[in-house]
Amino acid sequence: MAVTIREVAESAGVSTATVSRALRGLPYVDDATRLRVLAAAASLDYVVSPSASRLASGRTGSIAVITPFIARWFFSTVLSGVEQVTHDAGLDLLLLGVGDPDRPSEVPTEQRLRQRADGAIIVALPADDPDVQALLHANLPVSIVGSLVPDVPCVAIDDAEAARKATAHLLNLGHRRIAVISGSRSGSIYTTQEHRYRGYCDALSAVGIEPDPTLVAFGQFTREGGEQAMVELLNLTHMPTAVFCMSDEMAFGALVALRRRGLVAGVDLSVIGIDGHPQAEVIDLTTVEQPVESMGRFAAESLLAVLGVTAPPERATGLVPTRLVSRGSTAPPRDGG
Amino acid sequence: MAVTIREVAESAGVSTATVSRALRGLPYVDDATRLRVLAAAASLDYVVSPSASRLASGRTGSIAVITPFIARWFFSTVLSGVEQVTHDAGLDLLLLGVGDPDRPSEVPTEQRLRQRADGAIIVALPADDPDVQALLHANLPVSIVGSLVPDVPCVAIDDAEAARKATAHLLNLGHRRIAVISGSRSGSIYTTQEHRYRGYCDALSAVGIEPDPTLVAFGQFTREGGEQAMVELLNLTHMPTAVFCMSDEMAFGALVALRRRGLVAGVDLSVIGIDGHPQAEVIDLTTVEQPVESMGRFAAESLLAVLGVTAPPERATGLVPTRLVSRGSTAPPRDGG
DNA sequence: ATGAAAGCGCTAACAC
DNA sequence: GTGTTAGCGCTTTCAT
Repeated sequence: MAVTIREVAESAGVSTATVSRALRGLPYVDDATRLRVLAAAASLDYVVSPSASRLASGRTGSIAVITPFIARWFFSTVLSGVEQVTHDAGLDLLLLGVGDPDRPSEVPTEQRLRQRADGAIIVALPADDPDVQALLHANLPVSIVGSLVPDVPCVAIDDAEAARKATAHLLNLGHRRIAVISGSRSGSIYTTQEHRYRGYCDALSAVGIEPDPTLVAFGQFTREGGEQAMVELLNLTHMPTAVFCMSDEMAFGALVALRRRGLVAGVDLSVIGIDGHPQAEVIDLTTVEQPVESMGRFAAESLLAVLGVTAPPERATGLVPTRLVSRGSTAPPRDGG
Repeated sequence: MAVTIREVAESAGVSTATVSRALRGLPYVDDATRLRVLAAAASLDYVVSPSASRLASGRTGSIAVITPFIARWFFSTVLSGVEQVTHDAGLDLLLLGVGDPDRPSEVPTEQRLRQRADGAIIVALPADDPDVQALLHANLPVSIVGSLVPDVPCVAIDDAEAARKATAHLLNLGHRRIAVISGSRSGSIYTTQEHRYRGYCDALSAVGIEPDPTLVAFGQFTREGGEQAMVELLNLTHMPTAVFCMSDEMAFGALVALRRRGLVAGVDLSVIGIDGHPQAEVIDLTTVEQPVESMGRFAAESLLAVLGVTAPPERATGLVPTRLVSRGSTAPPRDGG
């Protein structure tokens, strides 16, 4: 089988305890001894058995990422950021999918999670879901991406502000009839869409416009959903001149709907998104960018700090800035609004 | 701390051995006993300690995914497919990034890998890299996505055929001067680009066209790279009328370059990709689709079959079909070529 | 069908 | 500084 610590100990002429100390860089080991141990371990291709180490120490040396989606851009980009940090810290990364996201009760229990990870990063899971709540209140270090929860390390954008920024951009261009494509109609478990809706309303109110409920459509945060939502908006008797989409992916769908209708974004109708998806540049979509990958890194660093593995990240707060990137999909309304 | 098997045993009035058997569904346990054990475990919220179980049994109950990129569409989509399968099988999924992909020697060693997973899925790692070779020859079940390696479970498309299909599509439209945007100039460690280049040449040869080396550009399989490569092609004295891009992401870049130049894809110049990236539909890009998510699922199923966890997947072979999807970015040449 | 007991390979007191 | 020793919580023979 595999080389064990005993063989290294024998080869180096010391006890297993000393090998353990030497290999982990603990103090109270003579430099000469440490060198001998290191050499022996290297020459034997020794690798500690994580199972044994975990069992004995109680620490797993791994952290879990819990997320409802893996393939979507936002999530995989966060994941990538997290992975960079855990990789550098020498920790294992466990990926825990959560089955169907709208029935997120495949969220692992505290017990199950604690058995396999020292901490967890929760990506865009509804903070008010009972199972998620259970995890948050559990005595397990957790870091959250995508929403702000009191007393828990978090990283997120100011959703209301981002939405305000997007809406204000359209208002500044002269639009007055501005629709919004939100997530799901049924007061979703996710708070993101509520905050963004508030920002949208705030921006309108600030210039004396009453939000019009007929101008709200729902796109489930998917491309297909965005497309369908846009179709509904285009079928309105009194069409909007601009559409604020709560995500770039939905905006992409909206652009498809537009094209199918023979309309041109930025000419016939303005479209803006939120995310900073790489494809936004390709398709010339105006959007409010959020620094997704570094949000993943930040979440991981915060978690490692709580675990005492590394120093806390430089940036103190988890509220990260967004940036409006104006492109061809937004322009003044065709005929004065 | 956590509830242990002993407490379950006491609560159920049996030995720990019986609890272990009952919980794992092993034979030779009285039905009544099993029920009692199950009830006791449930009421105590008992969860087996994977570390202990792994240490004692030698099996880790997890599988690793080794990949150079996490955030890119192809990789995260494969990962998503893999996760569905491991999740359903109750296995843990370990995500192992490989640092810088062109210096892929952060590939884990056999020892390290074997200590933490029962098997691995290697996604688009160069099969001829020495470290990858070491893994393949190691006595550890492995499944490969993205290339075909003899005697190893694999899933991939026929790269040459996909490229032939793409190129033939352009030829059929009447194009004769067809450029190609490949990956990297320096005979890359990845074989994908070589196979696709061969397919491209084959298709040309089949209609009596000699491949022209000046019509080959390199885009590193990234959007930015594709954009730059297209710029080079546009600067040619004798411009191509169509461009075959070895990936959709590079094609996206090519489309951006075109737009910046004031040219319209499908009118001034035709562009085709390979992948079936969701954004291809959004941007109206003709492409050769590959079933990426199900490739991930297939790879995972094959691996689990080798591990004896589940039955082998239905589809016998790992060579999956591709499909040409014709969209607006390809059309007959402007003026008869 | 069930139990007793010996590890799996490591870590962490504690002793020296 | 280093060694001894007792577990960590399971699984797995081997008895019974």
